[in-house]
Amino acid sequence: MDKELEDKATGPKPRHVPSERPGPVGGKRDQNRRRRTRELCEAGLALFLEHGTESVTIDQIVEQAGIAKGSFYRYFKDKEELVETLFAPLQEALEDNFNTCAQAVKEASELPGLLFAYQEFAIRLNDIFFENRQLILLYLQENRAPAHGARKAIGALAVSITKGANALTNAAEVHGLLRPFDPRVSTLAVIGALERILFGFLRDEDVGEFELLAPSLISLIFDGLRFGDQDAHST
Amino acid sequence: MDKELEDKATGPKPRHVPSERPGPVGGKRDQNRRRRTRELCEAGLALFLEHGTESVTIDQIVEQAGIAKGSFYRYFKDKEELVETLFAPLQEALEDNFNTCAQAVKEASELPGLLFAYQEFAIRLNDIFFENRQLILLYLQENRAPAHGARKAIGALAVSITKGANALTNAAEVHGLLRPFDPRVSTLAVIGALERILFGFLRDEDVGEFELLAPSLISLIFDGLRFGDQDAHST
Amino acid sequence: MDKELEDKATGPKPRHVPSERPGPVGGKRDQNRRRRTRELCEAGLALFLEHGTESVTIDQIVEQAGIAKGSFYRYFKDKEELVETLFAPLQEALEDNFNTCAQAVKEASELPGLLFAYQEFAIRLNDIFFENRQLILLYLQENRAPAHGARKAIGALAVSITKGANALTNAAEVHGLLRPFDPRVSTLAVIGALERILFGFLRDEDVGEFELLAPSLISLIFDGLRFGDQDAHST
Amino acid sequence: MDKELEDKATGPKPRHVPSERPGPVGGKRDQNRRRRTRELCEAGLALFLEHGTESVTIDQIVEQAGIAKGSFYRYFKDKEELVETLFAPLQEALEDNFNTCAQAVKEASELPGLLFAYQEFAIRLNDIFFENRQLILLYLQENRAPAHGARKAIGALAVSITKGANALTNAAEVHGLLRPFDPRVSTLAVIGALERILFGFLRDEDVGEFELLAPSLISLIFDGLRFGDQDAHST
DNA sequence: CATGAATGAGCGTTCATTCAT
DNA sequence: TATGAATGAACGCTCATTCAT
Repeated sequence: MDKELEDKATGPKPRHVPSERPGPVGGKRDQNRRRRTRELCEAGLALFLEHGTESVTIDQIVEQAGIAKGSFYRYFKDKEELVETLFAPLQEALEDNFNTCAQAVKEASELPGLLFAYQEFAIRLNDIFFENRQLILLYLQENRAPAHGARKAIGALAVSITKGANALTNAAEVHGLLRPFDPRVSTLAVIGALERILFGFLRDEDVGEFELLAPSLISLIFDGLRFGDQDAHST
Repeated sequence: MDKELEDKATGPKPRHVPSERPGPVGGKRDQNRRRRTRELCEAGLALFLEHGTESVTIDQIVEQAGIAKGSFYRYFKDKEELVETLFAPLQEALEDNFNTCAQAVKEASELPGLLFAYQEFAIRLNDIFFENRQLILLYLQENRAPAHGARKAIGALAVSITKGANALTNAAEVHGLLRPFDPRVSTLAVIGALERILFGFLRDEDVGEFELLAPSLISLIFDGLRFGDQDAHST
Repeated sequence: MDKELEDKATGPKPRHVPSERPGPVGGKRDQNRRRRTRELCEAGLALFLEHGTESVTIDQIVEQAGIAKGSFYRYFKDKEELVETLFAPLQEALEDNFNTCAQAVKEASELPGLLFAYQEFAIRLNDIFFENRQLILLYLQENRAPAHGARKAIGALAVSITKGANALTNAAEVHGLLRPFDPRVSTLAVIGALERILFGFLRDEDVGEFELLAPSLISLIFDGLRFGDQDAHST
Repeated sequence: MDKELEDKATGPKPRHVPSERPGPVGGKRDQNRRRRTRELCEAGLALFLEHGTESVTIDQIVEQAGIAKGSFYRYFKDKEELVETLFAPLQEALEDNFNTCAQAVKEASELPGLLFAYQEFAIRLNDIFFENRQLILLYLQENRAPAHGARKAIGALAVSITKGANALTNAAEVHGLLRPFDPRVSTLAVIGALERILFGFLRDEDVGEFELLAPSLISLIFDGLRFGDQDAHST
């Protein structure tokens, strides 16, 4: 997990701290600042996963991070901002991926181009997944709960994902790739199935060998959704 | 919702309260007891849905129920027990349905018998769904979060459902109904897709007309999972 | 001080507590409630006098009152409401007195009637002063400080007093009782002198014998300080 | 206000800082030191006036002054010392004026000399008032509150003023200038009236034209409010 | 020496739970 | 038995002060 957060923590800076800092970038102070931020993010993420965002207290976070209570508030206005900071890079990466794919799909005129676009999307999604396992687990744990307080950022991510997936489904529909189902329903079905399987995997439920997960899932989706006879598809 | 809870609340009695009460069953005191329990359950459910189980306080519940705070503890040991009481009848109904179906599947030797068993299962499931919409929404909101504290009963229900579904899938597999996927994966996929669509429906997301939901979903599942050519089935 | 607060504490009830209480008025619960409120008021007043309203913490108040911290909030929303509750009866008494006097002055057509009205006012003021010494001392200590937070009620009282005094001065002027000075200035001068002397008295500064205070002050106001032929005056 | 503080801030130096500083007096370092001290004093005074001394935090002061938090403690041990530094020059000026006047009164044997001494006193007082309006307003806001913590210096000034005024009144009494009132009472009356009017003026209450304030006040003090034949006096 | 990051005691407030009435 | 008052631990957050850079 250490590695998972290393970059993210330096991403969106808390806005209430003066942007002008003493000491050069990369200097001792800058290093300390980054380390503290990362430690708080790590501590927070671990605790959120174990107890749920709502239940975790600032006291627990700072204890886990090994810093003083007051220091938390130098880095984050409150728990909500910490969660925002945690999810911001993931949200951005996912939105990027959705946008890129939607663009490619829009521009593709032939089936091979379309499939290539989806394949690229899947590959990138796979990368994002592996780079953000803990975060995605947290998302899966909480994304349906009321998006109040500290869960605001999670709700935003859920909305973002639903939108992106709908855009993709619509694009696929335009190209006549789908069987005549309501695309809103098939989108939800795919998202639901995918999320549940990822959740099982991340929670160490027994889901078989991981290498088989992706092809199984893709086959399930395609053979369920794809229009026409179903022998031809190849992952 | 009123009706939804009427029976449930009288189901499993809190265990820390002497089961022997003064007054005859159905008498004035018994009636009062049932009414208050139901009011607390209703109030709790509504608040849990809006704010999440963790965030809701006993104060909020008793205020919503129009009951004194101290009285809460006469009926429930704590919030956890209230949630338990809420979910117990649903859990029982689902387990019943799973068991009945599994039994029927095990005893079925021919395809028609199998399909009949599944159909019965689906019909009963549909009933349960409509009789417990609020409760199921709460379940969907929270079932992946850490099952500590007040969420223990929700976690238990999740485990119960996964087990039941796995049993069913396994039974189907034994009968050679499924394409050669890891049944653990296809179970999760089906559960995930189903839950996500129900969630969307209960949350008033735009999922198209309800009448089309069930056939769409079944077709999606079957055409995705069912071995063989896919023209023959029609619900 | 005990007596000073006995009535006041039962005056304006905190508004956030349900007005319907169990138990009869005057019953044990009602007694307890009154006692607690009085204890908190006493403790608050004593501490405010010693340390200033802003500096006193809820912890100090509840410790002095000998009750649990959480109990404070059953009686008062915050420190500000406690101060409001403390000053409400005094404010009302003063406004009553001002209004009564202004009315009498307006209706008086002859000098004797006027003087009688002022005399009545002074007598009642004297009573109010003795019944509220601690409270008045607190008012004198803080009435010029910024009226934020807990001091809001004190600022309101100051405004109320200034208005009342101005009304009286204006009435006197209409009757041609005053030398041709700006009545706004003479009002302030009288208020300032009076307040400072009362403050000195309440703070146990050496201001001579109390019995001489009132006549001295009245003579000072009416005749001025200058030595000269002013034998005609009689209080 | 800028000018008002320019000199004062360089007055009494904080004692915990080595009085020997590197660099020559008036050199670059000395200049910086003086500038920062002045900026902190200005910021503090403005904030104290708006929020009250007790409520203002070091954070607010350094932010307003545009200085780092740590730097505050190089110039002042704490808020109390800042207030001391603010009031020291005013206190000194007032004491000087009182002493000078008392001395002159003591040495005067004739009425004209006495009146001249008082006149000199009044003129100097007027100057001090205009040179220290903000500071005097702060004094008037807080001088009756408990003189703990940051308010110690204000309390000291109040004591100093009372003493000086009493000395003056006593001197006047010795010369037989006053009507036979307790001089302690008349002193308080005069101080109270004066302070209240100045306070009204500085707070922009409606006190009429400023030019009329001083003569009105003097006349009020000397002649009282009573309507009558008191034409003989003229300041 | 200036800076602002770190510290932790302490504040106002909430809340689950107990208990007198 | 129903009530809501009492309790005090715990929470989120602030702030004076110290200290590394």
